[in-house]
Amino acid sequence: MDADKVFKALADPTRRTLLDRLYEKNGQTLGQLCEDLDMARQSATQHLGILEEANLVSTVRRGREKLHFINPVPIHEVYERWVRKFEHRRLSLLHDLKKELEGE
Amino acid sequence: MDADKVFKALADPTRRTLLDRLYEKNGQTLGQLCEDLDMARQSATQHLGILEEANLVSTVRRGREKLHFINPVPIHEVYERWVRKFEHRRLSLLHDLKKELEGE
DNA sequence: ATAATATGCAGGTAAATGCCTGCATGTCAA
DNA sequence: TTGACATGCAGGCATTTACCTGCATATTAT
Repeated sequence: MDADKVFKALADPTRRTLLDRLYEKNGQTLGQLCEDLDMARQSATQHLGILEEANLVSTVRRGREKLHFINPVPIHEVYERWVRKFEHRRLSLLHDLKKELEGE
Repeated sequence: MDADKVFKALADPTRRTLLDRLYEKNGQTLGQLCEDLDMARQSATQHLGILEEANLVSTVRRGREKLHFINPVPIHEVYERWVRKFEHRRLSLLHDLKKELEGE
């Protein structure tokens, strides 16, 4: 997993919207995903390219259409490496913080 | 939570390193965190500023030193909003993908 | 075959990012 | 009080990002 690519891909509201839309309906075409996006198709294409580069989305060509599918693997890996670890010590980290903010 | 700020903050290797270091030893000063970072102190300060803006790190001034503490809340919120959702449908999403890659 | 449809590719621009240097301020210790 | 130490602030520069327009290619339907 390339954490840089994954986090960078997630660090844009348009791309998160695209993921949410695919979550609602997996396998949409580029055209479908562009609707109501309020930007040129070419811009959305670039966003989808970044999601693909990060492996968050995989595509399949069907005729003249390009279908987009969520790949849940990188998000799972982010969870394993970056989230679970902090969740595990979450309460003790909160305790550190609270104690210090109260002034020692 | 400002998902944009949180993901952007996480989308840089230096900042992830800083978080890892704080995870190892919470409450370090700016000076301690800069050691072995291979960049000017001012650059590291900017990175820490971004982590603070995203609320991933909180700071307390003690004399001439500035102590840094991990704030686990935003990561927890990212988990709730962006990870758990996809984890929940993880296997069915993987199934969609596999089926399509195999060609229908 | 031809027109309509779906996507790809090339380049251009304004703004954001990540790094730097130089200097200012504030705090502690001798 | 004075020098050393820890951090803050301002500006400059190269690269990346996110958007655009214009044109090219490939597929389907008539």
